Amino acid sequence: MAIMEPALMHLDCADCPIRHRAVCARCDGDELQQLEDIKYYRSYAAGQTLIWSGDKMDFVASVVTGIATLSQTMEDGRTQMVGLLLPSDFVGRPGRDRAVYSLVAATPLTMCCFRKKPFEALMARTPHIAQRLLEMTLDELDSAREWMLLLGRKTAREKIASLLAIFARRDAELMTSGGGTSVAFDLPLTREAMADYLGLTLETVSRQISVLKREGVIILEGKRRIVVPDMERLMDETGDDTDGGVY
Amino acid sequence: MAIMEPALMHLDCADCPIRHRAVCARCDGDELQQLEDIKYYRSYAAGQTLIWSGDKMDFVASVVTGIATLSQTMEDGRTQMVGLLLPSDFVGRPGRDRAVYSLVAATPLTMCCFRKKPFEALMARTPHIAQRLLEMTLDELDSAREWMLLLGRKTAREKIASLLAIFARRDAELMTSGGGTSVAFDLPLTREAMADYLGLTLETVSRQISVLKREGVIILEGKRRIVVPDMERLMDETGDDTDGGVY
DNA sequence: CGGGGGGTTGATCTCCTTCAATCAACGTGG
DNA sequence: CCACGTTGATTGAAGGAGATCAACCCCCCG
Repeated sequence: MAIMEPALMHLDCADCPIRHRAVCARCDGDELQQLEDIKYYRSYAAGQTLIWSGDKMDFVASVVTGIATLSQTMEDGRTQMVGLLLPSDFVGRPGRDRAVYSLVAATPLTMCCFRKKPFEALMARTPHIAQRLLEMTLDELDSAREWMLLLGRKTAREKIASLLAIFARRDAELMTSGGGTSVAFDLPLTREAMADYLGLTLETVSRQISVLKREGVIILEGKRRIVVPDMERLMDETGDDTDGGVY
Repeated sequence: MAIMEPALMHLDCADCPIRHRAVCARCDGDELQQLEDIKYYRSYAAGQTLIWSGDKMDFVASVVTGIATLSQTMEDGRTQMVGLLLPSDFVGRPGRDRAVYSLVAATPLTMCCFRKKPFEALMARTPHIAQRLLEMTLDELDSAREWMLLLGRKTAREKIASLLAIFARRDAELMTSGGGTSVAFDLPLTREAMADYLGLTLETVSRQISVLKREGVIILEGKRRIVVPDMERLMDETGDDTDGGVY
């Protein structure tokens, strides 16, 4: 794979697509300026490993565009993805200097990075940042716990449906179809990455996708494009409470 | 089961066993006094459900003594434990008014509670509390992710060994035995609760404990007391990196 | 044209679940 | 004091969901 030289670019925080959802969401003009002063962007090609577990890590960052994965590997090679990082998600842990997980770009990726020391200093005197980070971390914890239910108790079929539902909700392009609302999107992960996320083998992932296709729950256009003709039907397959959430 | 009337008691923060590890760890004398003013203790019997998923929750709390479990249940009854709360762990989420998980006392339990509104107000003007809560939440997130690896990729045998290792480390009474250091403790969970934590059935839990016993990795004294003659041997069975951590 | 990465599908195996019987410890009421 | 029910745990037998091993396809690219 050709290593892509991290691109240098600049973007005003005011024009940033994740301005209102990232760690900086609550910052006022002055605070934003201080972040602006210490930030820098980096871009990576799909498939690139940015950080290996155990690496020294001297920055923290926000995902601006693209998707990254966070995973853990056992000595014998078994790996489990422990986080899927979407735009506005935060990477790294203030107060820790080595990575515990490996970080891989699942798609072309751009991150807004801050060297750790200045960021920590800024955080210490800027409650808005710490507050927002706490909020985001609590949300992450909830997602991790939701994933624990999936990993521990859901069937392969339910796991696949749940993952597709996540992508469908976030990445959705709404289409008008006869009757219900349908949704289409591109899978940002390979079968293997999906398997690592779902605690399955890639063969099982492939098979279950085929089953859902055969039964008409989804339509495949090529290997990566998914059409969900009836979102409610897909939700039924996830095993989750149907009522609770709004969608 | 006899419902235990929550006991009323009082304890000076200065004498509190979790004083230096809970949310209040970083508070100075004045801040501590403000917490002292709004806190109250409650105690519960083993087995009692304190909160049902979906319940209104108008307090947050710290576990003082005992163990509580946090779990999620699907409509058809499959349940997954998503957190094991030990002394000093924090319960509840500031800024949310309904519980997302059910909270059950696994052993006799005492909690130090704060009504949510006053606590939130105090947190807003006391960075020491917010900072500590962020730190604790980040730790929780790491544990959740470690558990994702266990749920997604470990074998039943490794799962049991991992759980026993957790108890052995926290609850350990060191014993001198011929040669290596051995450890003994009481299991605070039923086989069913262990199964819910590990994503297994209770039968599998029982069988794997029997296997580990048969092979001499552990010794059972009654149903609940576990002796680990050789801690390193148990660690080998967890599937985790042997080097990394100190123990 | 050859090679490699990503994906699908088939055959077989195995680990864990499911269903069921049994047991020990304990409390309770006749 | 003992029969009875209950709760937590162990163990066995049978079945199945998903893993493993392997062949093959498609497509892109050098």
